[in-house]
Amino acid sequence: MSVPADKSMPLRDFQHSLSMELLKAREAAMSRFRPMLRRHGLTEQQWRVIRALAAYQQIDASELAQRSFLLAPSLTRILQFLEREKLVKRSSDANDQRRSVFVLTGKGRRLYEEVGPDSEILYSEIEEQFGADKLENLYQLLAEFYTALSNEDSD
Amino acid sequence: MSVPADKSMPLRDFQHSLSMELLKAREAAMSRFRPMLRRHGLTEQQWRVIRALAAYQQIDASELAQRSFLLAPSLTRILQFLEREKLVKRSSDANDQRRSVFVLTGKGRRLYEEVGPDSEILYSEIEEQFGADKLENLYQLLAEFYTALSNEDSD
DNA sequence: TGAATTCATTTAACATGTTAAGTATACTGC
DNA sequence: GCAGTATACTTAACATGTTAAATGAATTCA
Repeated sequence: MSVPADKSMPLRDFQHSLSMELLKAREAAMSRFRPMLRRHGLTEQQWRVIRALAAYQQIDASELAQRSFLLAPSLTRILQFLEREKLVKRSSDANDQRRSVFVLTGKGRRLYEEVGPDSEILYSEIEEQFGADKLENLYQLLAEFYTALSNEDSD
Repeated sequence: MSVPADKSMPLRDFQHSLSMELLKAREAAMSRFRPMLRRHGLTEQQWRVIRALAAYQQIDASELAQRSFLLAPSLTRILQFLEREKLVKRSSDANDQRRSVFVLTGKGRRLYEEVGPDSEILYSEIEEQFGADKLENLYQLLAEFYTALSNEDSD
């Protein structure tokens, strides 16, 4: 590749840290949500699953994994936990015995309705501190990044 | 197949995904680096530590944790691994017996010099696919986000 | 000085991330 | 039908994330 254009730049630093900058930004946001979720007895990932379940009456594990962006083994464990806590109920798909279908229980839905508003408040604070316009900008850029990199997996 | 729940919009759209969009973007990048690092016998986090060690002659665990953005317990385990593999050598700070100071061994430095170029290649590909200008833009926005949220922890 | 406190690191316990392998069901082509 | 393959999870094994507590060494200050 080409020689770095500007030697005064601190060691081609962005090369070394794109992944870390994404991590840090995420952590900046999540460090606000985690304590709130913890007070409700949930982890970030469990909450992602509950949100996905709240948005769909019936949803199988594969689609749940996609929507909550979890790998199958993690999702298996999380669903086992949520079942133990009686937040989620499992049944099997009559048309395909390989599939499990999940729904929120009454308890699960009540929890969802409890956590939602708390989450809203924190989101509003972030939006206020960073700026709604910039947040939208970031959101757009992230989506483009994801798309650009996902579409060219082959070479 | 999933059945959407009721049409009422309980939570705002971006609320559903800021944290997940950051995660997805990060995953889009890391899914390229992980196989390469794995071929060298390293995880992403171990590589972060090695990079930080390569940049500083002497560095204690606290600063290493900051620079590699790892929590202390994770760093402890990673350093134990790197010591077992003889990639890193530990000594204790003469002025403060609480602190451990770390350096790359010859083996560690050779590994760093092996992995570095492979990492470069993947970064260049990402830069090419997404666009250097946009990447810079994203990088800047992430830094601002992190700063905006970190500076107002109290109110 | 010495008790109390802070600091650096480690350990513990449990949840999740990651890859590989296993299990059971569905599908496909012959 | 049935062998071969693909699909939908699940389990296993190990690494890391997260919080709390423990350990041992510095620091503070009455």
